[in-house]
Amino acid sequence: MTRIDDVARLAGVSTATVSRALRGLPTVSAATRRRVLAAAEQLQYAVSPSASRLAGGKTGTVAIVVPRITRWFFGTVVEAVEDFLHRYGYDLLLYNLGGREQTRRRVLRTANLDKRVDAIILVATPLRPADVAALTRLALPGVTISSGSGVPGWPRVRIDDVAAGRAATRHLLDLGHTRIAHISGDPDDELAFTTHLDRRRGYHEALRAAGIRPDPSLDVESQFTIDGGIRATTELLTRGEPPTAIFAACDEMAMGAMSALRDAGLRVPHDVSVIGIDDHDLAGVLGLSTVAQPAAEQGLLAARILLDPLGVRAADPYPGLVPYGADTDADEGSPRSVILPTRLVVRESTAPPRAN
Amino acid sequence: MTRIDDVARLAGVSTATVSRALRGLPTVSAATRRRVLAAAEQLQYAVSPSASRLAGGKTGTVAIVVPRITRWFFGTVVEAVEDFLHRYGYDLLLYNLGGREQTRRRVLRTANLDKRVDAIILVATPLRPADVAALTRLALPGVTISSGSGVPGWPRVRIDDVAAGRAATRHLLDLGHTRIAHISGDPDDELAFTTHLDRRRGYHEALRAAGIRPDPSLDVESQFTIDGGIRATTELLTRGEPPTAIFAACDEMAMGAMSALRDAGLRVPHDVSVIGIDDHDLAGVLGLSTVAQPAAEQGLLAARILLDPLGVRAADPYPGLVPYGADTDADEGSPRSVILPTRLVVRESTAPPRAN
DNA sequence: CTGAAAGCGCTTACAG
DNA sequence: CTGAAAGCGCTTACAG
Repeated sequence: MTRIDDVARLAGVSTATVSRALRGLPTVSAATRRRVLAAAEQLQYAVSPSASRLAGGKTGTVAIVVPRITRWFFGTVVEAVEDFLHRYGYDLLLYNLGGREQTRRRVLRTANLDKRVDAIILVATPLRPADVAALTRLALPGVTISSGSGVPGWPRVRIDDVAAGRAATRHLLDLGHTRIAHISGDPDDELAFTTHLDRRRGYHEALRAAGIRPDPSLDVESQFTIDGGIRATTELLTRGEPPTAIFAACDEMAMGAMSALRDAGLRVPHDVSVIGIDDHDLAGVLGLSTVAQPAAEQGLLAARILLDPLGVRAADPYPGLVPYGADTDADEGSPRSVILPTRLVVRESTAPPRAN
Repeated sequence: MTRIDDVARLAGVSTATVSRALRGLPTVSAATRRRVLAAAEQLQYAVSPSASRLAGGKTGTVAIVVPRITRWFFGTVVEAVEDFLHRYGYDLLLYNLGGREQTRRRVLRTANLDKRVDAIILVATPLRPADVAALTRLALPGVTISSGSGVPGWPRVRIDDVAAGRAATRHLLDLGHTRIAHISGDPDDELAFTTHLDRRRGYHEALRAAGIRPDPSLDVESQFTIDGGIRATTELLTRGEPPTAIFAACDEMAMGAMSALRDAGLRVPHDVSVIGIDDHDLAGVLGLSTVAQPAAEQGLLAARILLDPLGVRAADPYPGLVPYGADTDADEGSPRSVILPTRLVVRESTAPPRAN
């Protein structure tokens, strides 16, 4: 294994100079830099991250924690973050909670992240007070994406879930529906986090604004997954007269609902309209109406916000990559928290209720 | 920041003993171990990975390289690998190529991985000779999943893509179809790798075995994505009389095909049958017939195979997690290469051709 | 602009 | 079973 002193010897300089030249520090003459780079190239030299980190006090690594990488939203966020961070030379450590409380605790609470990363991105991760305390104790920069309770001092990137729930419900109301069901996360579902509470609130608000009292029998709790949508819808259909429309808290649940409705012999949207939230990759294929949220943009924005306290040089070498017009969420008291806009996308799964 | 000598002082032992006790080495008395653990607990001590790695010569980190984490197969593989490796205390460094040749080269060829990880998992990553040479030079253990060209000495985990293509095509033939189209990856599509070549070969073999000469006008190249499926199918429909069935090289393409057919006013399976390969999460919802491949199992198996050369203690503390009965691919000359079985799953998207 | 030297926080022979 | 000491391969003041 070639080390820094091999390069130093070949280039005829000290290891300190090699270190400086290789990292592009300005205090190296052009001629010296050239010689060092040539020597490093010739020897196929790669700096040892461990040694560099120990000496330099930085890990060059960011941790990202997601509930389930296989869900559309989280996969899309991770992809965007990975792309951005690698451009700036950061490594991405992936933690996939997989709905296991034990894993969540191990990742957040133990000394796991300590000394291992320079910063943390938490995506829709439930945080108990003890977790927040542990994260605060780490004293690292961090960002949360679509997380309910934040970490003091950490910016937050998210959408307005209440508004999204309202928009979805209002779309159904505008079509003339009055028996509108809602399927969403249950309290035990770690993946749902608090997102489902906000979306449900939007549902209730929209109904009440239309003079409709929410009917508990039309409100079913389940998991934020395809299967969760299937189960919730099946349950809904056993409760008596079916609703004329279903608002699912995420597209995956909406897809499950479409599947369950079809299996029950009901047509979408002829018998029942369905709308979700997300704008999943496959929403178009399924003709699913939805309230679109910008997933990749949330990841990109979070990554960019994170790089700032890490003292990353270039301000934004990829202008245009990050969406403009993001509102600063001043209420939070956090630096540069951001709420990104959502957008109603009407496809074939919603229509006026059948006249009967 | 508390360091190892803080713990040593509090426990009244040397740092060497703290190091041994914390890592569970057997050469520490029970009483001493207890005192060390208590001291570490009390001080909230976390070992510095950088220092530990530099001194110990191991990074405790595995790199996984995937074309696109957002595609079903890759997301599922990463989730399984992450779970398995974290159980054994390894960190997972994620590299998402995103179809960028430049990124692929940066990750594989430069000194990127050198000294940074203990082992590498390559998922469906195209390897040019220079890449193979670079990987070989690293002299690290590795595994490839569903990759065409392997790395000498690295085990391979995959399915038999030719057989999968054959099975899908034969299913359509068995239903009575003779005008069977195929949509698959094109040579420029990094994501498709060589997988599409094998699946196409299976298609050709099955046709020929049935006495049908492959019709080039029914064979369309596109991307391994939903959009790719849409484009390929649209192209197919412009070429004259539509086929009575389409075999798509992956479920995402098949879903795109279903969407394009619907947009063209054709019904599935009444007018055109569609089958894919994968058994995507949403295949059930869409009623898509497919040749199922075990994605999580390929990830798990690859992770387990990888841990062996890393000298991980426990053989398999999670028996049953990894599928048995995997055939050893002796031809390869690689240690413990494995081919996992696929399975035809018939749903509603395939039916006999319409009588006309 | 460059170098000598200390130091980052561990682990590992080696000795006992 | 335990400790003293060297060493892992860099980076960073400090001095010039």
